[in-house]
Amino acid sequence: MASNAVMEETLQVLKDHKLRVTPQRHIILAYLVSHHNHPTVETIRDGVGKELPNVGASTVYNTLNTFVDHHLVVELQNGDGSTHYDYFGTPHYHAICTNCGRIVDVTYPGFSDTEKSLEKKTAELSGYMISGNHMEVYGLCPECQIKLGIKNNE
Amino acid sequence: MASNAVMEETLQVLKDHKLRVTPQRHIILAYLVSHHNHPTVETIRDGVGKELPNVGASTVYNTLNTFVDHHLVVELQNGDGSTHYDYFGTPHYHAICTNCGRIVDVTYPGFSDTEKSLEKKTAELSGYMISGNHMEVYGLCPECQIKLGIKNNE
DNA sequence: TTAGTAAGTGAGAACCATTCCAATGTAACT
DNA sequence: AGTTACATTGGAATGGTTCTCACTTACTAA
Repeated sequence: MASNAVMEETLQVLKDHKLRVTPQRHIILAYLVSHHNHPTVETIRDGVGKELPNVGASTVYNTLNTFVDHHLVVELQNGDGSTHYDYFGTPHYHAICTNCGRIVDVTYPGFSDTEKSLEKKTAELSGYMISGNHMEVYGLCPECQIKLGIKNNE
Repeated sequence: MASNAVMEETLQVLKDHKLRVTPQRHIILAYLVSHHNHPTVETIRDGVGKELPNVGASTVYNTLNTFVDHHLVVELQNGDGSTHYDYFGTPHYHAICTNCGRIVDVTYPGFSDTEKSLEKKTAELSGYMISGNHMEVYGLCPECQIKLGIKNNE
């Protein structure tokens, strides 16, 4: 269950984006803010099961699509067939394991400059009016490196 | 129909990757090499209809998944529900229109440095053994800017 | 050159994540 | 409180992708 602080914050976020505040939206957003496990729709339904026992799958999909449209949340694919979601409070990108699908958040000082410079270059070269980006890096997570008996040759 | 030069090149690419050379693989790869329209499976089946009139959908999917595994091809989502494919002969990334789904290839001198630096940072921070990345930039393509009557405020 | 064999192909069925639909419920504004 | 536009539900429909399996074929080793 999300803390009161999170509930207050998410309430404000919904209002700031002029989104109608329903219990479903509020609770789902709070779940995303307080969990960084890159959940699927199924994971989210399980996670909010206590507060929203009868939430419809369509509602969760609708809600997430709304959040994505408002850039509150980003969609991620890790190859397991379903979409994963991530609250995007602070700029970061994702490292995705090509073996087990594990997704981890990554950021570093200066990342936001890299991003901005990529967007600027893209605008110049393509004529697009840029609204956002996605960066992902693929590889084997530390656990899978061990599991597969791969030794890092450095 | 792909040129002889393309057919020779793709034959070599398949052999280099130790992939069994079937007509289906050869023709589909040649199609991807000579078309930069980021096709879907459906588009590809139409495109190779003359050479492979009875190619099965499964075959096209299998072939593309094999190419993806071998990093010959990358997968792209533009929000229309189906996967788009792109031959990845030279390093580049994609700008995707959030309105019409149009995908364009983008690159610039120094892009490969940006990529390498992102991968290096990621390896350090996450412990992943990096094998690749995806970068995408979103925005409105020039046509949609006009269509939607948006003026660039610069 | 010719088996032998591991791998690829094709048609259709199956799968399943996501969207659609129509009825019901409810948040927000007057 | 009344109104209205929007959100929620659950079930059905959709459709992209994978699975199955019988058949065919590309490679390899003699």
